Amino acid sequence: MAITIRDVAALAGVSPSTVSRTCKNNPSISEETKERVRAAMATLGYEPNFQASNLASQNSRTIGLILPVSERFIYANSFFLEMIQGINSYCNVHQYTTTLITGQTEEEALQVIRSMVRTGQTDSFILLYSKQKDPITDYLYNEGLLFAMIGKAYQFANQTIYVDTDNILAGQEATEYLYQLGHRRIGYIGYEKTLLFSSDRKYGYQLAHFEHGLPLQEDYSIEIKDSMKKMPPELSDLLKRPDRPTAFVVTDDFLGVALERTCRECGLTVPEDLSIISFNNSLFAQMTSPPLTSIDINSMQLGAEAATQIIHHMENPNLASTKIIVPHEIVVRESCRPI
Amino acid sequence: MAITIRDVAALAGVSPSTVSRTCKNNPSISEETKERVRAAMATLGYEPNFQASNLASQNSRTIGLILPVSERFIYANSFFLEMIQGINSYCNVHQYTTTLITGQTEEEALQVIRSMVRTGQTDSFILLYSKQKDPITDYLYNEGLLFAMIGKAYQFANQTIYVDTDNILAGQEATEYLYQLGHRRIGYIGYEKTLLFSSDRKYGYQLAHFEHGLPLQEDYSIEIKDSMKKMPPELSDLLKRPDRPTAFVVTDDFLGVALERTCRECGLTVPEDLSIISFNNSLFAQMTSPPLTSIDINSMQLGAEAATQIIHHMENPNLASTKIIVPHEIVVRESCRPI
DNA sequence: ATATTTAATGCAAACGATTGCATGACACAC
DNA sequence: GTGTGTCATGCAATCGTTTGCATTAAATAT
Repeated sequence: MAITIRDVAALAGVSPSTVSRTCKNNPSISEETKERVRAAMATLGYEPNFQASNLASQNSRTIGLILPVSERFIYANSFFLEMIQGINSYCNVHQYTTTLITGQTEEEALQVIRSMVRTGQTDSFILLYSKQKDPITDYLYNEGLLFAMIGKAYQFANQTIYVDTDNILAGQEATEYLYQLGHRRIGYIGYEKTLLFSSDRKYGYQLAHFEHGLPLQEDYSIEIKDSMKKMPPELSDLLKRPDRPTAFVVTDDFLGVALERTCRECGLTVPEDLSIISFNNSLFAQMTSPPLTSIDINSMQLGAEAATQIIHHMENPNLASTKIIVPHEIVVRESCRPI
Repeated sequence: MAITIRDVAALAGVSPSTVSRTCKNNPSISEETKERVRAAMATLGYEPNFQASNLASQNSRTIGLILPVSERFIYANSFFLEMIQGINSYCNVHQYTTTLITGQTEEEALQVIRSMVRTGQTDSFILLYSKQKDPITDYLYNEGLLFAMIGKAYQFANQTIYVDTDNILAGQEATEYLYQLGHRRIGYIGYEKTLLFSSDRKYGYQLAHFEHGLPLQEDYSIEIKDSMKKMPPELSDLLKRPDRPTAFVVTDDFLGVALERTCRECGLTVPEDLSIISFNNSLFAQMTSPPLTSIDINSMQLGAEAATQIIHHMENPNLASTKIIVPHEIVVRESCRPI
């Protein structure tokens, strides 16, 4: 059996409560006894039992990380693992753990979450995505659970802790970058508008147009639905028109790669015939040919900030809900060219 | 405060121990009282407290999932998330949870693991990779901890639970596929040999050569080191030779995509000038152009089997260590062509 | 009718921490 | 010397289960 608080207490010649208080660095223990206790802990290699400690103090020190259900978003993007890295690196230091919540369906995920809450396994969550009309998000709201969202809150923004990229700005900057290269016919490819990161990027794209007095052609925008297995025919049609866009802002690298491929099928070369700028700066962006100019959203930092916030809120209840914006930066590669 | 076992006991008119035994379906409780207790549990919506239950029964019902530290393997391959999905889907049903262990360095990861073991947070692990000379693996062995490995055990194979693809066979079949298409000069691209999945696939590639009496040209094999950011110059040199391979077996899609790109840079087209077959059947394989013929290794099932084994062993100690082989299958796309 | 077995349940002590309250020692003031 | 206050520590209850053992009631054997 492992070393318990009693063993330490016995060795240090104090009571278990003193040991416990020493761990918590309680000021009512004198510095000298603390030293004695710490020495005892060190020689025995004591670490407090996680379960017992949590039971007694009625918390869980465990954060549930909720992954989106949709296949595309989980698997397409390495940034989930990057965010998790960021989250874990902060949690590791602060003695919190994370537990991953996934499911094949929203129902399954929701059931797991419910059970975790009921059994006291987890009392806070990080939602690794943001999506409108999401039953999981609704559940977290309705139960008044503590959670942080990575992405933009679409309701109760004031009561929600969230960590996000300034996607509107990012979309605007991406478009501006193309504009500065001389492009005037710029298209946009994104996901359905319930995915706020995508609709925000599109909004930024539109803002850039307004700013420069460029006309917005509705048929330059392509929306990819979750169910689509490949690029829709409208895209090929668009690429074959004489007044086709000379550049595209694309909402993630995954779609960027897909666009490159569609170009090839339509006989267009990137970047000679078409410039592409995308988001996330994942390995996709580096590996494809030509490699994509992409906006890096600092996924690890997004994760780390979310963890920071959630832990901060756990340890200081009644704190106001914070909103954090993590900076992004453009990583120039070979998919864009002056017109 | 949540509903406790006492509340249920009170409502059902029995003692807490009876409720506990009912949950465990202990045969010494009569069927009728069980029914009564179950009814009480249902009306109150009772679920046993995770921490208390674990504390009393001295286990953790938590499996630590250890990700490799190397960036390339984590981020390059969607199959980690797929394996995790598979693991979780089994755990969800069996009331186990998983906790993700990552670190920027092996030291960090190891420290987290150590602490989890000491604090009783976790008592079993799934190693999501297999690698020679890995300090984490060594630690698990030396401490005699219960763990399952996804990938091939490189030592103490008899005492290790592992779940793997038959990579030798897969490598052989991939090579055979190219052979049947008429290719005779076949190259191989893989990782350093400490990564057993890669060296096994290479071994299979060699076996296929022996089988057909084909000569093995050592310089047809390229080894990609973890530190390499891009394909090495030897590869371009090889591709420019008149006696260059007409086909390649490539150890994962990530390298497959990289090879496609190198080809393009060398003025070769796939599959006209060069056929490629790779492994993992990740999104990379589908998205690149041309899409890659790839061997699907059923990542989700690998994960699910690992979870099954580990839980089985937790609930039945002293079970012999099992070795599970998950089948693979070739997914034909457009990167191979008869010579 | 009594003794003995069997089945079903409850009691109470763990599990290993945390924490409100009591206690004791000591210092200082009067 | 007594009273009051402060500081440091310990006692013991608690968190919500699990589980060995005792207990009771019923069933069977003699």
